[in-house]
Amino acid sequence: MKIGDLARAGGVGVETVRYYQRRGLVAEPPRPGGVRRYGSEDARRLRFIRSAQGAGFTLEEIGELLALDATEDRAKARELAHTRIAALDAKIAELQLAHVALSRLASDCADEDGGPCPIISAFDPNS
Amino acid sequence: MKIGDLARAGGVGVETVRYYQRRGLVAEPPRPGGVRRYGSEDARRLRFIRSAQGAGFTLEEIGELLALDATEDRAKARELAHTRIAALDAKIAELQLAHVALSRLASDCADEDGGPCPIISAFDPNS
DNA sequence: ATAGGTCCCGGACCATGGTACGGAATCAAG
DNA sequence: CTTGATTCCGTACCATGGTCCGGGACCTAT
Repeated sequence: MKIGDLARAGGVGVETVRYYQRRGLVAEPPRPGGVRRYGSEDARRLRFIRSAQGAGFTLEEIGELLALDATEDRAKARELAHTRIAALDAKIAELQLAHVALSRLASDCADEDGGPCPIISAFDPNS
Repeated sequence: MKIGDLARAGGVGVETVRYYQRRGLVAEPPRPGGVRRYGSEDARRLRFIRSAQGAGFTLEEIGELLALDATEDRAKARELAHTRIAALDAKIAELQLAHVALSRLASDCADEDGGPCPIISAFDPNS
């Protein structure tokens, strides 16, 4: 696989792969003849990066995670996982609140009569 | 209220208030004697901005929402709400997946024996 | 053998959402 | 009435996560 193929396989752009390489998130692959050649492990790694980003990890944290993946430091791995699970729970709760607020907005704002929708109030916990 | 009081009331920094003002998210208040004077409506507005950010709205979208709050365009308001509710549902689902992945990582990585934790695999849907 | 598509590289640029800086004016308390 | 906090302003800077640019090299099919 060349860089373009890898990018497609990982669902990112070529420039992004190069960027990750600069950041050290993807190992420099062998370059027979000057051109980088990747294996399917690399595509898996890219997909992991995308998932982890979705989980709210920053690229820096993802770097740690990837480094950790090769070590035996189970305690550290669990710690990162637990920390992020807590953050995830908090974020999910926040989004659910927002969901409630928006649902309320949508229903308070049925197309019946005129007048402005109470957008700000819809988010106001004191109301 | 002066700007510093407002910032405290809204849970942001003074510079942030000024920034929002430049962005047009907060109206320019009267300035008797050259100093901005705010009312409690402004604090409410700041809190709204924070909530809406938590809901995943960008500052630009929040600007639209605030503009909308004063108009009678109920259809548009509902549309924005529904669009964001869908995005919220998608994001919540994503975070829940991540939660599962991380929980799995934490449990696969109990402190029993040595060896690296399967961090990348924990996120891999094919495994 | 020539054109198109990829690849290489470093460095510049972008959007978002702020945060900091510096110097002047003003205000509130001791 | 001085001292310290706060305000004013514009502009510059920051972090994150990319994205694009230009110019040269290379590969492959027509």
